[in-house]
Amino acid sequence: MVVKRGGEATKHRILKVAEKIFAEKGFAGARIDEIARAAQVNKALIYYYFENKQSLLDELFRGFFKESSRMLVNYVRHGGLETGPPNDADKYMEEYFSYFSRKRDLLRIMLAESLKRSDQAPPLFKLVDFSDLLGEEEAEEMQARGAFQTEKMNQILVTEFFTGVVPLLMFVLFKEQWCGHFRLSEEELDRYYEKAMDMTHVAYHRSGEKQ
Amino acid sequence: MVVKRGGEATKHRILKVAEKIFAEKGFAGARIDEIARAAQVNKALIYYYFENKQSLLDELFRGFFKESSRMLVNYVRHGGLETGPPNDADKYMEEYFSYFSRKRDLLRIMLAESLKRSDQAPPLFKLVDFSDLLGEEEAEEMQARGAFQTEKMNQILVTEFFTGVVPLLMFVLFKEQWCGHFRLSEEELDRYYEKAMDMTHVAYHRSGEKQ
Amino acid sequence: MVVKRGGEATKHRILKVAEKIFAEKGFAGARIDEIARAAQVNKALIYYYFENKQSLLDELFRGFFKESSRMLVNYVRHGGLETGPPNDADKYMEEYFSYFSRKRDLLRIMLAESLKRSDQAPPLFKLVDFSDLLGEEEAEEMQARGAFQTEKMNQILVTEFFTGVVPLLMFVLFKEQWCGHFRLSEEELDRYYEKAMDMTHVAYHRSGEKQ
Amino acid sequence: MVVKRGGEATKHRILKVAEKIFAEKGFAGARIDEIARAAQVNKALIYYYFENKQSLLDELFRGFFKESSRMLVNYVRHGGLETGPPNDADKYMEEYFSYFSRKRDLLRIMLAESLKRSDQAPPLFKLVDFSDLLGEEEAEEMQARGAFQTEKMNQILVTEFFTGVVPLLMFVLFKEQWCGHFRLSEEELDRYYEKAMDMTHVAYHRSGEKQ
DNA sequence: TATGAATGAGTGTTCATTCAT
DNA sequence: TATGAATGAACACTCATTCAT
Repeated sequence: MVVKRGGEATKHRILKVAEKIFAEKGFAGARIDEIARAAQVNKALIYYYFENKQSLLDELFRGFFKESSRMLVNYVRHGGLETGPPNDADKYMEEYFSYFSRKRDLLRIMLAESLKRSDQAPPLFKLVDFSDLLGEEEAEEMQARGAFQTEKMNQILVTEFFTGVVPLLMFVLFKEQWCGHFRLSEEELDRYYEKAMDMTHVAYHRSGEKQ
Repeated sequence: MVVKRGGEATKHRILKVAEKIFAEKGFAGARIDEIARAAQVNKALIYYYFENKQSLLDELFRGFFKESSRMLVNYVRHGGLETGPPNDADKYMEEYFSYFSRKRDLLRIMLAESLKRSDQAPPLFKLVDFSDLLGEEEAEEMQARGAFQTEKMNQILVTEFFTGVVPLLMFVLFKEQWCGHFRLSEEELDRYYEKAMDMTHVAYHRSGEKQ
Repeated sequence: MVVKRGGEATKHRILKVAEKIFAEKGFAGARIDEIARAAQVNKALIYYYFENKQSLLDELFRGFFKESSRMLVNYVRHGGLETGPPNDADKYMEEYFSYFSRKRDLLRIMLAESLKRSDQAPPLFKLVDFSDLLGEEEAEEMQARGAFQTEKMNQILVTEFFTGVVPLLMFVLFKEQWCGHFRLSEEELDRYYEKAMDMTHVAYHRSGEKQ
Repeated sequence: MVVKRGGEATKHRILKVAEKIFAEKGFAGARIDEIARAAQVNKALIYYYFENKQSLLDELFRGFFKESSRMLVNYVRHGGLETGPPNDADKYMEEYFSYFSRKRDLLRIMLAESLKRSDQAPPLFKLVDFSDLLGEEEAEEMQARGAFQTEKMNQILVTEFFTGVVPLLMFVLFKEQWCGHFRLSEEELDRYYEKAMDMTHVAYHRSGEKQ
């Protein structure tokens, strides 16, 4: 990795630190002062690079969604949401899952922000909402393949989100504390979680393949 | 129901309002001023009844856990966590689930608070952790029955929490916004969610029963 | 004068101090901190009584215009803007003028604020604009008397404002500094100013009476 | 007119822009950032040409007073402040007045700055104070002519300033807003103002000539 | 000459909490 | 029990000014 210098590096450092502190304290609880101190920059410099506290968070989200959307699209393109014979969507799903683990901090903020009631859709929904991600042609083509029958698609989205994404999300977020509280090693917990998913969500996928 | 008068009623009103506002804005985002205004009491009066902002939240949690623990214990006592032949745990689970729906606001706060990293266990874990709820004798007796083999119990806890409780929790919290974003009626979404759970978590319970 | 106690007295003290400091430093140059210190109150208390810095100024203006409007209406009611035979408008004008001298600080702010370009009418214009001050009936009655022929009235307003009010305003505001700079006593300057007005604006009024 | 290039042109552009923005927002309200943006130069470059914010204003004033003093001296030299038989001071006065109209922005700042209490004489006074403008010889010669009898001169200065300069100044500054507020065209207002001055200040000059 | 980056000292405003009655 | 008034400690954000290149 090339060490960035000058302005870009500084901006990047601020973003990194903000990600961590937002995750620790929540958005409202995080202090610009603390972010500045931790990033070893003058407080005012944060306002040189970002319009305000909120836009710091926005830029973090923007970066995350750019990546995650790319992965989601790949997954969907390769039949990830379609039942039927096995396909190579799995490796894209794995990529997606591994990204989750690395972006734990951001996910923590995202869930916290999603919990705040607002008129907008919770950022979290973007994790499964690919409707505005596909190009028009492609969407039409998939539609033609019958991949998008609304009824079916809605069922799939709900199932994927609440029994697939959500458990993973929460597992990633609370893994460490669960280990501490219930006196388990990470490996043990991983094993339990994998088995739990295998007996529920994955089993459902398996049964779908056979149909 | 006895109509509370004077002090008790006021205190109760404050708690009710606080529950709603904490849920809407999060703990850090909620303002004592706003709670006072909404509860139509003087701001200082809140400090007459509660030591400080935090203890307001604590008291809300205390009340919630008193109820939820009672339900959880009933559920466990009637074999809710044990695989094997069907038992009457189901009706206790239903009670538990219905309680979730009614206490949506509090659950929202609890999840939000659980997301904050701290040395203590996330309040959320109490939803499945009954270890300090059963009396000694009872625990021993269940242990004798083999209900508590650590290995098995850990697997059960993980499975119940991440594939049963967590999806329900998130469904309750995001139901409304999901309907709005994906243009579904509540009834439709309920149906999708029930089917999703039936195909995953409930299917797993069914298969367990047969063993 | 009764010494006010408790809240009202404090609010009044803040207003008094703000009037002085705004006059000295201008609105943008005045510091809430300084106002708080000078009024011997906690800075936050200012925000208990006033929504923000601007509304502090607004309330000062509101009080001034309430008084000055009353005087202006009296003046107009007694024929102050109408040429013709002498009337008893003079004593109302004097009251108005004396009020100016006492409210020097506020006028200073008002002129300063009027200089800032904005889409609204400069506050200063309210010193002569009585259009929204008279009741409907009264306005009609004066109209009937021919006091409000637009052409004539516009000429009168312009003359009164630019050759009557404006010189007085500026005299009040710069009196002290003129004395210092040109080495005059206040009495001397008063005499020069009175003579200047007598030879110009007052002479015009006199000539009008004779017509 | 020689087209300025490079540095000089840039400096000039900064001054032009600063004049406008100071006039709009006042000195304290004006932002260096905004001036830089409007002048399309880097903020730091302003500090290359000017020591600080204040000196930007000072340089603007310096330029203005250089011009206005020249005109004032011409006016005085040709008998502008002396009563008696008509002289050719009028055309110098007209030049002076026309300069006012063109320099409206600067006058706005100057009045605003004059309103701030300070130990120095308000910049505004320089508009009539020619005491340090005339050479020693010349002053003596005029003194000999009796043009400078203190008593008389003071009366003249006060009269000229408060009933001549001040109305003009305020007319220039508030013309536009008066038109907007009282629904007049500029031509109409010009006519009213001219008549107002004719009936007051100019009438006084006329009467003086006859003496 | 010119600029992007950086900074110290504010500046208005907020908020949990307390006090006097 | 209840309240209006008061406060200290932040807090997000700003701004004139400087630095390195």
